Amino acid sequence: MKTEPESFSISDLARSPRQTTCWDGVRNYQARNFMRSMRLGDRVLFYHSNADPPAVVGTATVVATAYPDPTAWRPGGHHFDPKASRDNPIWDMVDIRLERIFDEPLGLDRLRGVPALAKMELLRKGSRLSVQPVTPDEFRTILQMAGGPGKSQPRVAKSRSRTP
DNA sequence: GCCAACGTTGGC
DNA sequence: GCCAACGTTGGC
Repeated sequence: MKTEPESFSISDLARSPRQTTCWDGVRNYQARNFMRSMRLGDRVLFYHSNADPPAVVGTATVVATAYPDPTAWRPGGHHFDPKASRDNPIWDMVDIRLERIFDEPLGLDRLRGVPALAKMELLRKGSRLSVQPVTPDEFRTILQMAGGPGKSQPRVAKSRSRTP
């Protein structure tokens, strides 16, 4: 999911109540449909566009599936769409909660050098979709590049605690 | 249904 | 600020 940090950054998400936000303002049918396909617990790459540098800066998880975006029928609002109404919302949003802020943002230039990400939608020339799919392999690759928590889970069986 | 004009996105 | 790559609009 893309956002311009000047309008809403991952720091803003970190400061939000319960580190959760609704993803309002999406006004593109393809992006909307991708949000509609999201399920609870789906993980999200959080991307800063129009930033210096443009970068994947962390991850989030879906905590509410798609529901109507009320900013669409709020006259005068920045995201107003005259075709939308309560009865015909047209536009949806999901809620996401912050999972992690990467120690180092993963800039586009770095991502472009990674063979495993060669087909990633984000890196396609002219890719403008603000909500776009990421394959499990791509997601894992990004997490590995980000290092830190989750980088290498110890491959050891969990020991069952015997006392509550 | 075509397509030109226009608006937006977003890297550079 | 430039401009490529879109998506949308509306006349025909």
